Amino acid sequence: MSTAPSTQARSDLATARLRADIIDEVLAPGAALAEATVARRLGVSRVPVREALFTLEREGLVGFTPTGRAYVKALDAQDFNELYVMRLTLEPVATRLAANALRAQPQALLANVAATARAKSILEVTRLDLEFHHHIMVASGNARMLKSWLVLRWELGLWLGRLHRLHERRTRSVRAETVRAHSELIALFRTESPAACEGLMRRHILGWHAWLPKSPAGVDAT
Amino acid sequence: MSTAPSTQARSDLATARLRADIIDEVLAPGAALAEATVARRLGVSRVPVREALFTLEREGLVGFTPTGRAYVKALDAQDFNELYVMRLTLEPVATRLAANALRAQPQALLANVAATARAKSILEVTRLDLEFHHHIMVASGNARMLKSWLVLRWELGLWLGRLHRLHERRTRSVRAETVRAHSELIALFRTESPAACEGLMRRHILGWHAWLPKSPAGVDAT
DNA sequence: CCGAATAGAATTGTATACCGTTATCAAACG
DNA sequence: CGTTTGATAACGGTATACAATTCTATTCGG
Repeated sequence: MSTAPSTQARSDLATARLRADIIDEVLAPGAALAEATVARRLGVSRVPVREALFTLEREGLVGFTPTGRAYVKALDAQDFNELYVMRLTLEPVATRLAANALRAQPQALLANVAATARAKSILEVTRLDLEFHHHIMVASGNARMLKSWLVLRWELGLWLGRLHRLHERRTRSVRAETVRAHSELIALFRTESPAACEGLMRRHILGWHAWLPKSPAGVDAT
Repeated sequence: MSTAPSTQARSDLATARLRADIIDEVLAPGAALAEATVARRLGVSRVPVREALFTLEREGLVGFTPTGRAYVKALDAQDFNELYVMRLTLEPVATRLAANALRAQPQALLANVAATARAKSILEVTRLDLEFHHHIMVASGNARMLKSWLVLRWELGLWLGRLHRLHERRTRSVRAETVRAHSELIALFRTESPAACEGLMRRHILGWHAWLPKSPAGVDAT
């Protein structure tokens, strides 16, 4: 446990490093990801790299050409739109399912909001924001819903990172709004019905419309 | 192209064969899936088998122990419940998104219903039923929604196969009800608003409640 | 000068080999 | 008789090797 036996996870290492490089846009959108090249860069063999590429494809960060060449997927406004349709579809339902559990055990959410209030950078606000929503998906108790969320999570992180970087100057107001909205949700968990929580989550997600490149089609209230 | 190009797909072959064996319950739930054993059985090396196991895990048909041992996942009533919560979450929205496209191009759906009306076995009805819903997810135009659906599809196939096998005797009535409900949806696509289509799909899915092992929690109308 | 054919390089798919870990079973011990 | 322990077999993770395909750039013909 001390010197990292290095067993049990060259594959996860490759996945994590590649994912980080894509999200931070160290690897440009569209860049080719030849297995051998990536393997050399990470100091592992092609096998863990292959596994990482498959995982990242499932997460939407990597694409494959019809002939099996991997590349960094380029995300445009249309992709962002799709992501938000999925958020609006999944998260309100998950919130309803999670409401009772979160009323009983709100500690994780409270700690998250406290940390958000102390966040120093907009990057950290983004990370904690996604973590907050992640907690709710976990608390929904539906393993398949959680799986669907995990597929969206990193793409969303990439996009939110981009958008928020455009608003570095407004760290204080973005942070304040995030804390306010999340606190409001927690308060509602403690006092209201699951259906009300579902509605508030829907409005919370819709509340970020202003940040969208353009207002997405198919994202109207039901 | 005569002597079996054999290229481009030992991996897909392994995935398809394993998936079929699991859905048909040739491989019993809980059975261990040691890579070497499966590889010998399919006449390929461990590499394509590994890939297949990962794919099937994503599809929910295979599970992994914390130490990396693969096994055929056993699905119980709780899993079926989760699947239906996901269907009720995703499909109505997808139906709304697909409504306009399907009004313009209903041919695939019409052909499917015609085929269903001619179906000889309840197994075939099940297959065509899933195909019908698959068409709608494709027509939604949301690649991420389609991806989520694909994750559910085979698990759902396994479950519906099980349930319907219990009702072999009622092939005619099951088929008639399927044809009726799907025809109703198609008719609504042609004449009504996307929101109405969304509502009808929700009721259509809820309509199968009677088949459930037990009425699921969290599946109430919103 | 531009497009098609072609040879060579790069890349993927698959197989095999090796090592460390994990599981299994039986014997020893309480 | 039940529990622990230790040897051994089985297995997964990774590396390397090879075969088949795809890409690329250069040359040849129009």
